[in-house]
Amino acid sequence: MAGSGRLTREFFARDAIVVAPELLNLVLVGRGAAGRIVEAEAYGGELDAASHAYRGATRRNATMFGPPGHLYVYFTYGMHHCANVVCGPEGVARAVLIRALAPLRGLGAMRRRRGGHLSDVELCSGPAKLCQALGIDRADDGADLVSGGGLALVDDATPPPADPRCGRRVGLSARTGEAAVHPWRFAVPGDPNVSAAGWALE
DNA sequence: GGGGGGATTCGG
DNA sequence: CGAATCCCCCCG
Repeated sequence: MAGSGRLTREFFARDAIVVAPELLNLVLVGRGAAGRIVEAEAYGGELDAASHAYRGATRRNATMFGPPGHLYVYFTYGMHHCANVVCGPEGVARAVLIRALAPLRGLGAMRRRRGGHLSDVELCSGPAKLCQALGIDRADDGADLVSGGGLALVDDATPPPADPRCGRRVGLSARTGEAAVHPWRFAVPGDPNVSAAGWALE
């Protein structure tokens, strides 16, 4: 294994489809809490009808076109935030959506931000849930995960699974056409924070 | 300047 | 299964 600590900018500068399975088991730290990434999806920019960057740069997706290793946060359905790790070289819009975390530390803070009396698995088992649990919103769009202060992505020497679960991405509308069939969703096999549904490859 | 849709979640 | 409920994008 390659030691522990912060990751390099070069780690994120590769294509999202390469980085996505390697994000599994890395730890997202911040806001008095931490969670291990157990589910992630790659998005392929202008080549991918399901990507926010499919039709080029806009104010909303600008962070995806910036340098790798930053966080692209977007607001959706009028009430939810989702967080992506920007990949690829600067100017190339690639990203990996973080879909689930295994809570590691600060479960009290997570539970307070999520509200209600939730089980551990209910805290971060979804892309909008984990943002709420860590207090991530649009103000965090562009945050630097490599050298920033508030949020960081670190390697705690837990390697990614040798046999990650792979399947279709979640929640894509029929309009995205064949982009929906790509097996660009990855997860840690057997982790209870990963939803069981939607893994069909055909 | 207006309307439709969205990488979701939760409750009925 | 529909509501919640905002931002962005496209079209006129």
